[in-house]
Amino acid sequence: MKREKKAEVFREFIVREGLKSTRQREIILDFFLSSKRHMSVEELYRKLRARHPSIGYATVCRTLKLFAQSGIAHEMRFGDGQTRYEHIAEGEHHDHLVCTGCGTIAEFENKTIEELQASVADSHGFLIHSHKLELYGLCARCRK
Amino acid sequence: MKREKKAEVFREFIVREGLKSTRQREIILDFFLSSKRHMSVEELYRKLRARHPSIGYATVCRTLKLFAQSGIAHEMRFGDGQTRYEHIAEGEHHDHLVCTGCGTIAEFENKTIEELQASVADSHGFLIHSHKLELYGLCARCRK
DNA sequence: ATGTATTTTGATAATCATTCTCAATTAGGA
DNA sequence: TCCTAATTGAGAATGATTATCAAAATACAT
Ligand SMILES: [Mn+2]
Ligand SMILES: [Mn+2]
Ligand SMILES: [Zn+2]
Ligand SMILES: [Zn+2]
Repeated sequence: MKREKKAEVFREFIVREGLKSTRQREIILDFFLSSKRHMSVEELYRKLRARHPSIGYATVCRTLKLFAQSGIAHEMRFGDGQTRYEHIAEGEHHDHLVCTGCGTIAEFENKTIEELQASVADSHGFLIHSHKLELYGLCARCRK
Repeated sequence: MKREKKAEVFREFIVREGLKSTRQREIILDFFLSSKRHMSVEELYRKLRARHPSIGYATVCRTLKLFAQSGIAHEMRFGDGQTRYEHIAEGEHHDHLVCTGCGTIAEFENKTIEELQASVADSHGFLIHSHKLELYGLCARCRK
């Protein structure tokens, strides 16, 4: 039921912000929530176009940005020039292992690292708003 | 003397790779090694242009990339659309605190975080080649 | 249900940092 | 010095994203 929850959060955001519910936004929301994680804009656009050829690229870009603003998605860049999005629930967080061989992206959580980050920030008088931790290298399959 | 050491490492790289030592490369090297850290290509280009108006932007881009290849520099992107470079000595490493208020970039090292990253990678059978850890937020000055 | 003001859409143009192209220049070994 | 390959600078190209804008759709009041 996580999926319908995210859809609901987005719909509430639309109302709260005085935006409008449109056929395109609902379609993109549906595709996005059922897509694999870390999809690029281009990938999602191609997937959509197969069933909804009339939806424009700009609308996909704009809508994904709205997803991020509403809190149901994270925007990320892994250095390949593509902007990627993943849907995520409130409070969830994880970091990424990015395989430079095959492009596979694995996820991990490490509470201790997060705590150490916080203590580093404290010692600098710095107030953390967000962070990015990415490990680049070869996945188990690619290293052989 | 760290500076002359880096210059020497780059010159050896040039020879080893069969490249040529040029007036432009020496000038850019000199400016780069004496510039503040985390300079964007644009910033370095403007600094250079004041004294050497004939050096082209493309040459600056190409030369900074060579610095990174030779190991005397790191290329980095903090999400503002600019590619930045910092000169760094062999074996050195640090991560960054990026102030979203004033753009200030602070540096830190944390051996424990690095070790935990390695153990995360191990547990995934992943071979780390590089990593990126950036903390975004407000610096001590901007948070007041 | 109908009208109306406002938002949204899709096609296309614009953006913008970076990279590419290529003729002219330069470096450096023979 | 000569020769060849590398380098340079100017401008074009790139490519993902964003802006523009007329047409379409939505939300709400009548
Ligand atoms: Mn993820
Ligand atoms: Mn640094
Ligand atoms: Zn892989
Ligand atoms: Zn600041």
